[in-house]
Amino acid sequence: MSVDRSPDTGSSRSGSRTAFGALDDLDRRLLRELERDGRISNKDLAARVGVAPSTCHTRVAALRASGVLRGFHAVVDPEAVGRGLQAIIAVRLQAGARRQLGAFARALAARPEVRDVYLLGGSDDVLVHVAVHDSRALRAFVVEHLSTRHEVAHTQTSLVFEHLHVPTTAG
Amino acid sequence: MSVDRSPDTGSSRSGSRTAFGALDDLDRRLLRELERDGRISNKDLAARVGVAPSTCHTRVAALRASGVLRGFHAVVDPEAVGRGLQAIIAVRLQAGARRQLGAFARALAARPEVRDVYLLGGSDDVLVHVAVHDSRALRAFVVEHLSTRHEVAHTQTSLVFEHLHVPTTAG
DNA sequence: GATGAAACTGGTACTAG
DNA sequence: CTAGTACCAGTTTCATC
Repeated sequence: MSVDRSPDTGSSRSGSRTAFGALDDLDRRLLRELERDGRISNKDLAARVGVAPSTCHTRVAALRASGVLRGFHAVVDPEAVGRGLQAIIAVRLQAGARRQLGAFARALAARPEVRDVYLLGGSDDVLVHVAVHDSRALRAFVVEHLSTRHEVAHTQTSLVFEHLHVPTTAG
Repeated sequence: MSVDRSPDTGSSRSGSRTAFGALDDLDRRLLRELERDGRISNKDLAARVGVAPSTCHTRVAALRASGVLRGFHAVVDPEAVGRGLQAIIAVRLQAGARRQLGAFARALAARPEVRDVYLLGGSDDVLVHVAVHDSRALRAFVVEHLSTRHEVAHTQTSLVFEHLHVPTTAG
């Protein structure tokens, strides 16, 4: 009895698994529902996709174990926790500092103000999405962690008026 | 008995609610744990923050009702659902088209490829974060929904090599 | 692999402090 | 508001197809 989801290429199966390790229709529907509502009960989820609760449970456990389902997170109103001001900071690194890009990005991601770090190919190297209390905190963040660091060649800060996040990828 | 969380300014309370509608320490700890693990059971959550399950349940329900807790979502590996290529597209609108910015952003967010839409103040008006199957799909998206639209003055597409998302705001 | 029943565990509502 | 209790619903396991 293997813990991992074994890539059952040859077994008889009602679904339509297309490739090695790929997902079938049922998996995709489960993921879509869980992206929409991460706290849906196993019973309701099973009813939505039209399988037995036990089947649903097995599938979700397999998706979790295989790493397709990375986790479940609550979404909190930033304003309510004192982070009503959001900004995107485009960062260009010194040419020689690009080798440390990964460490630089991870250090940023560890900061409580940081919500997203995008490592880019293009004119800018990094995009940092932050949520802070006010403009004073924003300035403090940029100065302390970006513009005064020797790896950083240039920064450009843009205020975020609105952020629309779409939690569904398995469309 | 009011359904909404009534702003109990004067009542005796062991916690330290600071302002009208603000959150106390317990609320913040609950939010932090739920951001970390959105599927933690009420029992375990109560044990983590050190209150009775019934208390924990009441608090979380209140946070939900008040809109502080916006929702719960599963996070899916983009690669597994055939969206292994990510990009950020910076969009500048025509000067006269900025009045339709909201509608433009919502239309983008409705697309299955789109994960985030940031409305910015600065040289660019919108930042679109997309996850697509391959470079062909990326080009198709940019052409169909951005560069050929009359509201759009300019676009600049950058590939995302890595995206670090930090699901915790209530630090 | 999917299913249905059976044991178990946790969620929800009520009551008291 | 917090905590304890009792009831009920959902989860999880297992034998079966």
